[in-house]
Amino acid sequence: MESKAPTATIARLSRYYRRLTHLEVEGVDTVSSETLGEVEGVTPSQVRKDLSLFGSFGTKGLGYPVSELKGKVASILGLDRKWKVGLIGMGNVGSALVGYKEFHKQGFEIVVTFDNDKRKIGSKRDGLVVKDVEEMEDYLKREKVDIVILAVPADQAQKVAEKVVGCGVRAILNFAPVSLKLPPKVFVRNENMAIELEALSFSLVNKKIIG
Amino acid sequence: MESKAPTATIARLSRYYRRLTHLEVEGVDTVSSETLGEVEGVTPSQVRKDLSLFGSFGTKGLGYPVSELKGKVASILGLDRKWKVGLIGMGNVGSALVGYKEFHKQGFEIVVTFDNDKRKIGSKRDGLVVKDVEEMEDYLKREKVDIVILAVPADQAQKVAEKVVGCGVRAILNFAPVSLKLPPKVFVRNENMAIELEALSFSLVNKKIIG
DNA sequence: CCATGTGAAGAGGTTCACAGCG
DNA sequence: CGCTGTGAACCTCTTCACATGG
Repeated sequence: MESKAPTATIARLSRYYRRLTHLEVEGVDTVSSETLGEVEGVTPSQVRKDLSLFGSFGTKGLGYPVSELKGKVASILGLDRKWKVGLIGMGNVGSALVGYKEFHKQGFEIVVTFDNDKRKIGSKRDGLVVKDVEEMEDYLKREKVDIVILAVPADQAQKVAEKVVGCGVRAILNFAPVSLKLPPKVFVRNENMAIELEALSFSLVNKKIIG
Repeated sequence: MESKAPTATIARLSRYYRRLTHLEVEGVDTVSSETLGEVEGVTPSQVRKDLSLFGSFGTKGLGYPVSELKGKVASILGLDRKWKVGLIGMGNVGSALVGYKEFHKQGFEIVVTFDNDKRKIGSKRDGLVVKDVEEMEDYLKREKVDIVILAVPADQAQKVAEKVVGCGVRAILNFAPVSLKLPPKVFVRNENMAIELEALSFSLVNKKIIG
C-alpha cells in the first residue's frame, strides 16, 4: 500500500474528505462505500479500491468509521496541518483567490501576496498588504513558504516560477495558461479555466460528454 | 474518425491550439508533431494520435501546415464561433472571471452577470451591470445563453443549476465545490481549486508526483 | 530521406466478482 | 448475513514501431 496512487485517486480522496466532513457534522458514525461515493458520483468499488491503496480502514459487514476515516484521509492528503501559501500576481484571479474561503478551511493559509504594479503595492486585500515582487525572493527564502499560487500574466509565468523554485519552493499552483518547464523535484498543478470552457465548447459542438 | 475522443485529448487539443496561435504569429508555416508538442510537454506520438482521431491534417515527410491546422483544431473545439456565456454569482471568483481576458480571446463572451445580493445588483464590473438573479430565468430563456459559469456558494449550486438547466442551458462550468446532479444531456465541467491545492499537499507529504 | 498515420503492444485505471471476516 | 478488501478481467489511453507516401 501507499506505493502507487493514480492521479484520479487523489482527486477522489478530496471529494471523500468533503463528504466525510458533512457526514460527521450530521452525526453519522459509520458509512458504507456505497453511501460515501454516491453523492460524489463514485462507484462503491472505486471507493473501496481508492481507500485500500492506503490501508484497511473499514470493518467487513459494517462499513467505515466516519470520524476515523476522515482523519486518515486528512493525513493522506496532508490536510492535518497548516500549509503556508504565497500568492503572486494580484490581478483579477489573484485578488479573487486571497479571499477564497475554501482554501483556508482546508488548512491552506495565504500568508503573503505580491505584485509588480506600483498602484497595487501597499494596498490591502482581505487583511493582507500587497508586497512589491522585488521583495519576493527574500521573503520566500526567509519564511519557508510551502506552496506558491502563480497568478501572473502568461509571458511572465516561466520567469517568476524559476525564481520561486530558486527560493526552495517545491509546489506551484499555476493559473497562467502556459506549461511551466521546471525541475522534476517541483510539483506543479495547472488550473486553466479557458481549457474547461473549451471542453464544454467541444461537447456542445459534438454533442458528446468527455469526462 | 471523430467517433471517440479521450477526455485528455480535448485538453491537449486546447494546448495545441494555443501553440499553433503562437507559431502562426511567429510566421512559421509548417510544424512537426515533435515541435508542436514539446513546449506543451506532449510526446510526438501523442500529438499525431490525437490529431489522427479527427483526420489526416499533415503531410508525410514534412509536418503540419500551421494556419490550416489551427483552423481545423478551432473547428473541432468549436472555437470558430462566439459562445454566449452567462455568469452567476459575483463573489470573489465570479468577479475575477468577468474580466478574465483569456475567455474573450477564445470566443467566449460573457454577456450577463447575476447575483442575489442587493448591494451588488446594479453595480458595474468590466462594463456589465450585475442583474438580479430573479431576472435570470427570463433572461436565459430569451437570450439563448450557451454556457453558464456557476460561481455561487456550495449550498446554492444545485438549486441554481437546476433552474439554469430548466431554461435550456446545456453546458455549465461549475466553480462550487459540490458534484452537481443533472440530466445526462447537460455537459458539466468542474473547476475545483481546493482540490488542486490538495493534490500539491499530497505530493509534498508523499514526495510523489501525481499526474 | 523524413515525418505522418496507424495497428499492435504496453501501461494504467476501473469494474467485477467473490473470498473473507466481523 | 452484509460489506469490505482484493486479485483478475476488462477497458481506456499512451507509447512503440514501422509501413507509407510526399
